[in-house]
Amino acid sequence: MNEETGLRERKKQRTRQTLSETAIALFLERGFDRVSVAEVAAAAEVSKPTLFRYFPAKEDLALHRIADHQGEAARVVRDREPGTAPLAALRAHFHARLDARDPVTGLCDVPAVLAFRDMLYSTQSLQARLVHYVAEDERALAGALAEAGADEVTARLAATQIIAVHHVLARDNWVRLSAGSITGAVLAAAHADAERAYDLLGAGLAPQGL
Amino acid sequence: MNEETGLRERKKQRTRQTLSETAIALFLERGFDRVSVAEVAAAAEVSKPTLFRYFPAKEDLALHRIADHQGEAARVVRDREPGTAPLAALRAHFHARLDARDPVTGLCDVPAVLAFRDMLYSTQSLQARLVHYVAEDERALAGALAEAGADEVTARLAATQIIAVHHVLARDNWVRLSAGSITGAVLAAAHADAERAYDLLGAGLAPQGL
DNA sequence: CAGAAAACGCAACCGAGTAACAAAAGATTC
DNA sequence: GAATCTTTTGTTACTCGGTTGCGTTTTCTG
Repeated sequence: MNEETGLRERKKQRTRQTLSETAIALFLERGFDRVSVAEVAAAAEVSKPTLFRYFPAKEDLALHRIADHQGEAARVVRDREPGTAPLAALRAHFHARLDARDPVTGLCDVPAVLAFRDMLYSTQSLQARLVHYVAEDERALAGALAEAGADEVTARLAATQIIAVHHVLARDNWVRLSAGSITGAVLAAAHADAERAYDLLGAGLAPQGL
Repeated sequence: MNEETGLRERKKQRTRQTLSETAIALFLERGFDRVSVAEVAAAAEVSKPTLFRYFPAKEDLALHRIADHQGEAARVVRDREPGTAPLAALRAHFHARLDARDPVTGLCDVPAVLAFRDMLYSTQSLQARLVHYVAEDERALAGALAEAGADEVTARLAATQIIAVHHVLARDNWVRLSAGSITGAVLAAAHADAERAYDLLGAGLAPQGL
């Protein structure tokens, strides 16, 4: 049960990191589909089977970063101040991440992050693989909402809606940034959309005439 | 602009159908991953390149049926009775499809349909490919909602929520059927969940204490 | 230091998907 | 109805993602 194991574990961590970093560098440089795993393996100085011992699929070389943020929504709900509604906590958190230009909100104009986003949205196989990560996120959030008192069906429905909405917001923000850097207007629009989205989630579609 | 073209077109239709049918039969019999496209091509008596001229990917051999239902939600919204809210039309339509045991609702215990559903949910690559079809569905619905008077952002957010909810409902119904055939209780539960889901969509998460 | 266990490289392999080119079959024109 | 043009097809061969088997190296354990 020791966390700090020896040399072997450190080497594995390093190999993993090297692999992912060189892969992403190559992907951003030439495009995901125009880089073969053999090239990545060669550039990272490991064999092809070894690469696949670290990452189950080519897509995971690029996506495993996303996994770091997995379960974030669930965590926000679980760690909210007592007396706060889950949705209120999520709303506040999203606005805060927006102000922090967190990449998960799509509102981050650091060139490398932006390029990564471009790749993500323009590569079919990455989109496809992303589904797996999203599903995990939904399940975690549904669990947290159930703990918060919602019955099971409601929790699953709500979790799905919330996660889906987050992705729409992130994508819209990315579209905004594709046309230029972050300005006051962009930031304001992002916040406004988030407000609208959370109003929709909280009060439903009916008040909108839908 | 003539719809009824000659022999060539008919042959193409037939080849396409044969291909898809023999493929699905093999998939249901032995599992999607344990059938190679070469086998499908051989069974349908065409060459492998020809197979791929008809279906861009192996997954589409199984999924192109789903494509027939594509844009259904958008259609329901567009064809609704004047004076009806989009959400009300969708709710009524979903209940109707439930009563009709439409496969899209997940509530269909015809063995072949059930087996197809099993395959769909247990095969990663099919799930991944499905994303593409779902995205198209969302865009279509968003368009219809925008026509119905919603502003663009709201339309996209609402469309995403609605489509996502449909999938949760369908999956839950499939889970119910995996444990047995359709009974009165199952049907009632399916309707109840649909009610709950549309209440959530219409009135939001706040009234649920979320 | 010896031996177990883990990680690695190599080579060969499978299956999905594509390219090139030639052969066949349907459509078209006279 | 033959000649021709166009579309579709089969064959072969290839690329690339991913896996397997096996022998070798490296690290951990005592």
